[in-house]
Amino acid sequence: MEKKPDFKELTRRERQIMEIVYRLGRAMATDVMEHMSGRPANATVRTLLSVLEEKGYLTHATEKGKYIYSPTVPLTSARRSALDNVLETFFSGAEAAAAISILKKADAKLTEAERKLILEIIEESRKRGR
Amino acid sequence: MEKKPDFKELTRRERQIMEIVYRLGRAMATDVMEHMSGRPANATVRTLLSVLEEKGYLTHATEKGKYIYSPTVPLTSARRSALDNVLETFFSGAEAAAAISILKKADAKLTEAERKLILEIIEESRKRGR
DNA sequence: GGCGAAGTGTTAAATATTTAACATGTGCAC
DNA sequence: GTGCACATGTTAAATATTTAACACTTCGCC
Repeated sequence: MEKKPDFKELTRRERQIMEIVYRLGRAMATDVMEHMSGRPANATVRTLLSVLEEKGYLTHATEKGKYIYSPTVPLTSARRSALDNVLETFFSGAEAAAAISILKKADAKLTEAERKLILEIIEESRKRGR
Repeated sequence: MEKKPDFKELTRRERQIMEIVYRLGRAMATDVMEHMSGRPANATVRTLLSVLEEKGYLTHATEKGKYIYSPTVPLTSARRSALDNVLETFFSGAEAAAAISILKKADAKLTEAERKLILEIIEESRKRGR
């Protein structure tokens, strides 16, 4: 596959579908259809899934005659790109605010290992920073 | 203005423009044009800016005969929505990983106040969490 | 004031996207 | 094997988006 998927080039519906598939991890047309605004028909969604596969964003496995689509860009990579884009677009110079905002929501769910890691980063920041 | 701007409903070019305007804070057609992929003509960009204004996403002030566009959704609100969407789409169950990732990149730029705040959140997490 | 660069206003066509009907296929329960 | 629910395959039209040419205006400099 030569295409380098670029989420900025996705059309409205394509982008909506990509987000749904990432959320679900893998999905059939009916799954995607149920999550879409504007209630497009099943055939509509299938056409769009097919286009996305041609463009290299999705791939499908056939299970019992059914098409199960999944993203071609691995989650770790997609996470990186998506997060970078949001930071660059909305949080330029305020990246820490984004992190803090997330931590405030996630604090009850932090593991000990995560807390330890964050403390290490803070310590490192003290050594280097201001 | 009755419309509630919903970024998921933006077309490909509209979304690209919105991100550029948020990055720049405020922008004229030529500014936006310079940042766009595919090198659309000035008249193209102006049409799209005008559409976005009609849809309620942008507003413009006239300065010396020039249209300076800015977003209608305040940055704080846009930040919230964008970040939530990325977390929900790509980081479900792994929100802490997003925060950690950001902190790793931003650690040299953390202020003392930010470090203090993060430490407080970690402490709070210890009390409540696992 | 004149001029030119750079801006807006207007219009509509080219192009892309979205839509979905209908024919056909698959798998499973009976 | 049969029937049915639910899936895919195919085709093309409706709709939306993107594109930009050209006329006109604004502003700053000389």
